[in-house]
Amino acid sequence: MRRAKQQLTVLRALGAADGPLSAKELWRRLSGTGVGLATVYRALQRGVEEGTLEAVEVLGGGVRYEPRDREHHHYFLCSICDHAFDLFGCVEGLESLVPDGFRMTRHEVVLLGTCDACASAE
Amino acid sequence: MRRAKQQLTVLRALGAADGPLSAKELWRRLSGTGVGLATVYRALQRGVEEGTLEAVEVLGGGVRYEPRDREHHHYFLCSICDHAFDLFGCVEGLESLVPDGFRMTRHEVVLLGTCDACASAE
DNA sequence: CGATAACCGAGAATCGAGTATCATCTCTCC
DNA sequence: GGAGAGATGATACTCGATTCTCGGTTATCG
Repeated sequence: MRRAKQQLTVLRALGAADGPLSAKELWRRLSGTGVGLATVYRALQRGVEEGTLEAVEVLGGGVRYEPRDREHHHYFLCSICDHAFDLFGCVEGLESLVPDGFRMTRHEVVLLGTCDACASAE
Repeated sequence: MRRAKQQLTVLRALGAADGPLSAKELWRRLSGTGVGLATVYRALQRGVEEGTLEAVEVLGGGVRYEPRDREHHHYFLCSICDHAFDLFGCVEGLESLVPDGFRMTRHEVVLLGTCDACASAE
């Protein structure tokens, strides 16, 4: 029943976040719980294998993870705290950018700037 | 006069590309010229310092470089050959995605799919 | 309780990208 | 031609991210 207790802690923390988190970022949020970094990686890896998590790449280097059950969205990356926030909504007119002969299957939009907290902390 | 001959070779190859190239990608294109990977990195680093090159991050991991003199554009990343192509043109309506209190200073759009060459090679 | 399997945390090992070093080379200038 | 500065390629090295390993712990089930 209570197998993988620590892994559940990890997944719960990820589910509560307002955007995708990197392994390190997630681990930092769990400091105090005694969860090891290896366990964070294990939980993420398993989540991806089981299909409940998705590994996403936002700019800013590195892979971040988030629950797979969210609808189509994009990200806002704060250049100060380096946190990625989910943005719901999308844009139009992407097809017109695709050159002849190319086949677009997916798109990513990333807005960069300063998040609320960092902007008011300045 | 002919100082940095190899570095010029590197920069010329980069200028002739149809999109930003990573150091490795650029180096591969120069195989046969005897240019070493270190020289490629040196040329890129110097180009960035001098302001003629720009280091850009597209998805697909890693930094790519391209001449700074190109106007605002985005990229198409082929998931087969992993090459990034420049796309000219942009999109509207990004401001509406920005949450209250956030300040957007920049945006990136990446289209993903299959490029012309890879699509017809299938 | 007792055996077994899954988990755990810590630290070692690995991997790739990028950088530093070093022994030549090659211009430039005299 | 000769000296010195800058350039070059190979390679060793560094650094951060991720995975592996191991000894010890914990849950499950009979």
